[in-house]
Amino acid sequence: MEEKLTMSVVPDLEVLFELADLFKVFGDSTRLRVMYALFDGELSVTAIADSLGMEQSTISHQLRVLRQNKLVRVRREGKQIYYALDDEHVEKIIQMGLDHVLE
Amino acid sequence: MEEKLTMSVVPDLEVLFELADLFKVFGDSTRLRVMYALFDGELSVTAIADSLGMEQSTISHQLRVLRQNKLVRVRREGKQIYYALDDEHVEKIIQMGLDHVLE
DNA sequence: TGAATATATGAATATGTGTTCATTTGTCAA
DNA sequence: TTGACAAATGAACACATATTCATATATTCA
Repeated sequence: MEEKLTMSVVPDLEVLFELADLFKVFGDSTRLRVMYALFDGELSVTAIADSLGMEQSTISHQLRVLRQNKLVRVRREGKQIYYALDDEHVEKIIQMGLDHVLE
Repeated sequence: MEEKLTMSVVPDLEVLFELADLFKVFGDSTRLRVMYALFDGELSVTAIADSLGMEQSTISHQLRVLRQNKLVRVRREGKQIYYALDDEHVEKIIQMGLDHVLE
């Protein structure tokens, strides 16, 4: 019942802005592809770029967005930097969206 | 277990574009506010605009986006047009996002 | 130290998008 | 039919953003 309560109460405008910002992160196909790539485990930047057939710079820019929104975590190993999903909600949010799209 | 399967399979690029488009809809605070306003039931365009303190035109433009993405349904009654949420997933998607934002 | 590799970053550009203003369309009642 | 009200629409503008290119930073190894 607690959950119902948090739903019906309209959050502060500030929280709504944060919420919109979060969904903006999911609202880009490149970032979605990156997140999907990370479903199976951590990957280096080059590995992600290669698997998507996109430029390293493009991926790096988008990884920064994911980082800033605390959706991925980073780990350095030698020259490479490995990214991994860092939020239990990511898959759930994407799945909810898919449920709608595939209705 | 079926659900796990749909998660791990990367959707077609086309589906990913649709998915990104869906999240774009949630990525705007005005549209989020409109959806929140409709949590309690259907409202006319003017009622929504008044409750948010925004212009009728602005709300009308955003309602069109929600309509195009099949997130609201429409019903005419005299001069007024009533909008209501038309998807079971809307509240779930927003709740998942909130869980992350409020962590 | 210097070369090679991996990643990040900044500037520039093109494209997308939210709001406003003015206008149109649709409905009802006199 | 005319006037009043509700909603939708289109053009214009300002602003945000994704990608590319060039370059900087960081790390390893010879």
